[in-house]
Amino acid sequence: MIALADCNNFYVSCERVFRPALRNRPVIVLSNNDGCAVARSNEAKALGIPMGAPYHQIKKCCERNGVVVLSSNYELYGDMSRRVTSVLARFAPELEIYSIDESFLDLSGVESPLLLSQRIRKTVGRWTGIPISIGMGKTKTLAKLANRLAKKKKTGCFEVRSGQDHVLSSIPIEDIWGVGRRLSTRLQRVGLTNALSFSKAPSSMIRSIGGVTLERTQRELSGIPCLEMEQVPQPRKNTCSSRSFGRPVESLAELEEAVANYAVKATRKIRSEGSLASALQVFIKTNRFREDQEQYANARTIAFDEPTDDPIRIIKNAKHLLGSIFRKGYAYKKAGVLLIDLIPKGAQQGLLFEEHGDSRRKQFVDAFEEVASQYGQASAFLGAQGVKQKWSMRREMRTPRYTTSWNDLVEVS
DNA sequence: TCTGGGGTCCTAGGACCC
DNA sequence: TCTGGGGTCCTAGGACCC
Repeated sequence: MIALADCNNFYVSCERVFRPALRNRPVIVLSNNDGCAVARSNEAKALGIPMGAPYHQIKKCCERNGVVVLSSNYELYGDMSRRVTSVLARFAPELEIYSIDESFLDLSGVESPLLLSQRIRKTVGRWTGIPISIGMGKTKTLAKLANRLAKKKKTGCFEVRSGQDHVLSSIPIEDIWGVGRRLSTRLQRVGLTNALSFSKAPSSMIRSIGGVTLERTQRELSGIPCLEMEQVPQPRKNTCSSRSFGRPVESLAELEEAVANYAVKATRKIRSEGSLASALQVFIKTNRFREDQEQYANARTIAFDEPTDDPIRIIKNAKHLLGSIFRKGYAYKKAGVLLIDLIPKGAQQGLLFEEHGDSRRKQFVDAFEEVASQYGQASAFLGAQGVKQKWSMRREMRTPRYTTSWNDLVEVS
């Protein structure tokens, strides 16, 4: 038996823990750059605000209905996520953290999963303040499906058992985990409109529409496990740091600054995981929504002769790549840096003829990174990262970092 | 004016090899 | 008229996820 524990309206729920006045009110949390609504309270959903709605399109509606609008505060959400997970792990040591707000729990051998899940839910709520729902089934895909139904139950828990055809037939095809917009259209065209008809369809047909991936989803719906629990997180293969700009950027100098910052950020990510990057990609693009402007997007990749985590080297190469794809006369909206084919430090192959990088440079870089990690990003940065950063993103309605910043601690008087 | 960011896996097709 | 067969590797693009 597999259970999926999913936090309800996670980002909104995190904000509500520290501002109880937000309870029972419509609240939304915006994506980076205050771009789209990425989390909505039930009250906001009831107003018809769709997931991912661009804020500028729903602003009026929010004002009319007194919706509380917040910028995203990922430090807070990340920390709350760790708290929730640590409570879950007490009940089910075999746990896979699937995303910031979801974990799969292995409940095989548990006598009464439904009772246990209700206890888990109560404890998480009491200890962290975050409401969760728990769905259970024989496979991950069924647990996921059960979770949708759990959200509608008062108890917040639901188990789907084999042979419950009426349950499957109540799930629209597009709500199945692994069936997105494209596939659901194609499946509907051949008359498969809900989870039941999908699961009963000939597998050859499913395979021709969506390949082996979709066939696996189909088997999972019939209770045949195809997706294993991954308790040990697999090391990342790539990492990306990118942002849309707060305003259009035209000059190469400003793009260079931004790219240098993304390069440093991406490098810190892989250093913290003990990885080295084999290759580097830089991309830039104009605003695809502006039909009145000429569009340009490009990306270029370079392979390192030796895998590296040296920010100076990565910045230098990133700037070079940027220079080779930059075209004058465009208003750029977004840029990013990818570190590709990450390998664990120590597993890399040395160069045949060259000496390893010089040790003074390595000492400098290590010291630099140490200072930045101890005293904050602002305490040590490279000239290339710029000082003013006029291109940086908007985040005008961010709440305090209650649990991760001493300055933002809640005061009780 | 304003439209997120960070991932994964699979497949088809081309380059290249013997 | 007539131009092999069987592999691997890499990349770009498409699909999905939260």
